[in-house]
Amino acid sequence: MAIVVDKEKKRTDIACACKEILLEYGIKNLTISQIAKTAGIGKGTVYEYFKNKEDIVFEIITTFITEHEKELNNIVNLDISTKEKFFHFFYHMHKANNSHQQLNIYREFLAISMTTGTQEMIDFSTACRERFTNILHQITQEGIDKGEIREEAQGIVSALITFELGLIIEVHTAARNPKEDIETFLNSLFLLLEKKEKK
Amino acid sequence: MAIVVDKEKKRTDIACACKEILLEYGIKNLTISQIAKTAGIGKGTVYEYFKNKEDIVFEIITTFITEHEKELNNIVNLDISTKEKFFHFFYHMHKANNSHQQLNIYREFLAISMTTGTQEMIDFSTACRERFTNILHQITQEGIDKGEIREEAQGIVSALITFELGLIIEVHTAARNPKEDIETFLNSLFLLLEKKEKK
Amino acid sequence: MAIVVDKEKKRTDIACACKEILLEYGIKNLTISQIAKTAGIGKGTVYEYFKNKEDIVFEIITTFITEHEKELNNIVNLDISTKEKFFHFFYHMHKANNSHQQLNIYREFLAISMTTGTQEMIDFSTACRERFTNILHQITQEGIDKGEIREEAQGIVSALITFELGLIIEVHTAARNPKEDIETFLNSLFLLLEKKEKK
Amino acid sequence: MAIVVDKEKKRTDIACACKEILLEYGIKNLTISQIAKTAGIGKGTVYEYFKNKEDIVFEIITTFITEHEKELNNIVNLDISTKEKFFHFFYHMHKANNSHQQLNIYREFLAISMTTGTQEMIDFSTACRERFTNILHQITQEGIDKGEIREEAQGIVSALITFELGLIIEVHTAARNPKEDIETFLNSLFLLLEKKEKK
DNA sequence: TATGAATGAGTATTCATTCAT
DNA sequence: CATGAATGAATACTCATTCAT
Repeated sequence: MAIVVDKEKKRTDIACACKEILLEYGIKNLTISQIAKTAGIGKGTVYEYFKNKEDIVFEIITTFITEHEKELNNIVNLDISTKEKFFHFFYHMHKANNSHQQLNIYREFLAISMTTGTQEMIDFSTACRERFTNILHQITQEGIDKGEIREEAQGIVSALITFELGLIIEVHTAARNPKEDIETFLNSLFLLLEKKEKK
Repeated sequence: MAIVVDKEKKRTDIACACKEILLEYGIKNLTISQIAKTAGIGKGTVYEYFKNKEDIVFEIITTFITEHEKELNNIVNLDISTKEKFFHFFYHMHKANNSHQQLNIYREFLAISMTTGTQEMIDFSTACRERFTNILHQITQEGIDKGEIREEAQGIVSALITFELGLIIEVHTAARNPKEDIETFLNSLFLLLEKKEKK
Repeated sequence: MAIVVDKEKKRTDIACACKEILLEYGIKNLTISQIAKTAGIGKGTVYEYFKNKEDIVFEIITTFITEHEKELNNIVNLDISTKEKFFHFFYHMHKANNSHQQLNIYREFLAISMTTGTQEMIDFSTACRERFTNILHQITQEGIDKGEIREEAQGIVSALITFELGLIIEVHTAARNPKEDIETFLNSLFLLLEKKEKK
Repeated sequence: MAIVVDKEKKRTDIACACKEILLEYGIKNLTISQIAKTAGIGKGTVYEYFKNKEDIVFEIITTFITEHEKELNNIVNLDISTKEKFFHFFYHMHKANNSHQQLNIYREFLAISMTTGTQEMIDFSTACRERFTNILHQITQEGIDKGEIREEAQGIVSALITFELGLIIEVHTAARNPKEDIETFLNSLFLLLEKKEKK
């Protein structure tokens, strides 16, 4: 009988094997030849598991984002104030670990989406955005329920996600300091959001 | 010195002549050949007045942004409420006139900045950002002075500019509706910002 | 021996199953994967019954040509004049039914033969040519025997087959109208061939 | 001032320089790199003078055909019988000199026209066909005028061109012997065409 | 007998920039 | 001052065929 291969597993295997070279070379400078060689397979085999180069990059970026999402989800349940959760939420992407490289890839992905982006890429981004927004909605709702922040906060959650994206861009294009910007913004925002305990 | 002035004028002339084809073709699809032909000069001559293709695109985008800035500046002096000024400020870029095409070019410019951006592009973006931020600061300060909004507003102005940039991206990459997002955001924000009259 | 028969039957079964997709996709755009899927077997299995892709296409084209040959043979026994038989003979391939699609495949087959043709393809074409020539010889001989056309006609039969092939090409490469060309040619030819009844 | 180049001359120069490698490698196996190297120019330069690879091949094939046409035109004025002119006309293409290689290229060109041919190729073939047909029409008309052949000959001239094309194909695809086929055909044909001197 | 996973060669084309005139 | 001819690097993807099971 024929060899049985778990297609889904092999997809993941190939993608995992190529995580590092993607981070090293970036989307545009990563070639199919490199991918094949790194994964220890033939070029043709790559196309047995991925529709095209974009498809591979998607798969890898998805793992990055999924990982990031998981970590953001952990914030929800931390035993800290809502304000601190917000700080964690926005700081997280700009931590000084390897997520820095991942951010570069994501930025490149965005740049491609902005110019030659396909519907598929838009759907992908839309879905990601929604998941992140949901997490922030949770954190916010909890803060409201606990009486830490005002109800109006929910109305600006979506804009905060937009702000986060803008910051990812401006860190690169306008030399912004992300931690500083986040701090200034959140501090001012929480002056408005926090319920003044009447005295 | 006359020669210097002439040189500067010719730069402007060439840039002006190419505004429309830039809007039509976009940065990447606009070739030096087209530029030279449109400006009625030789390809080599282009390089007498501009360092490279990027340099020409800069010159043109600068006129767009300068124009946009002027219009934003007009908002400052309008006889409307601060809240309305904010709405004008953010709506302006998403109006359905030709600024739509200009926005596409700007988006493309951003995408380039995000990947292969030079220090020059960063300086350019940083300067632009500052000018826009200043306008919003003015509007905000006036609102504060008039007692319409709370003082804390100044602390979020920079973040609002970041939000605006993020929105420009997300309109394309996550199919956001800019007017809707702006409205939701500003309405909620002003609930927080507006001074509650007497109590 | 039973196995051999089965093998031959399966060849035919596979070929038959793929007739339509060959007509739909053409030789070059038809893949072994499609063939295997259409025939309901594995890719490797295809090679149990056929030497290579070419071999399958042969098998299918053979059925087309056999069918065409049968229909041409019917012309021989029709109760019409020799001239009319000639018209039928040459018109037949250019009728507006599905033989049009078959002609496209045959044209593609010719194009392959013309460039990367193997000895096998040459033998195949030679044999086909001979069979068609024979039919035309029959029609011609009968015409001679009946006193309708001159004896010299036999000497040009082979050239007529060559003409027919040339026409198949030119319909595509020089935008010829086959019916028109056939009519002009045959009418003139029969002016030369037909025996003038004594006066 | 800028270098002035006779674009048309350079086109011809490049084409001429590549005649031999085209004959050697064939259309499909000839690469732009080879063309550039052979012509002693850069790959990019090739595209300054030719739209694409097809365009170069056209240019070269055109010289072959033009040359062939010239030689056919010489036949018209030879002091030989009409029948002999016909023999020369059809033999010419199958002479044992380098025209054999040229015929291979033409055959490959036809094969391409038959499958992935563009309108441009069709126009090209149509024009060539017309020119050859005209020559044969001249020869024929002269024969008629001289009383050597019957008037009906004009009606089959176009078909003779088609026959010639068919023969070019069959020489390769059905192992025909061109001289033999031409001889058999023309001898029989002239039995029909030649005016019987009244007795 | 049947399968299907793995393979890998091979090529046209664009365009910003330079520099000889 | 102006020109425009010349350049050349760089990369995705297909599919017939094989052979281990």
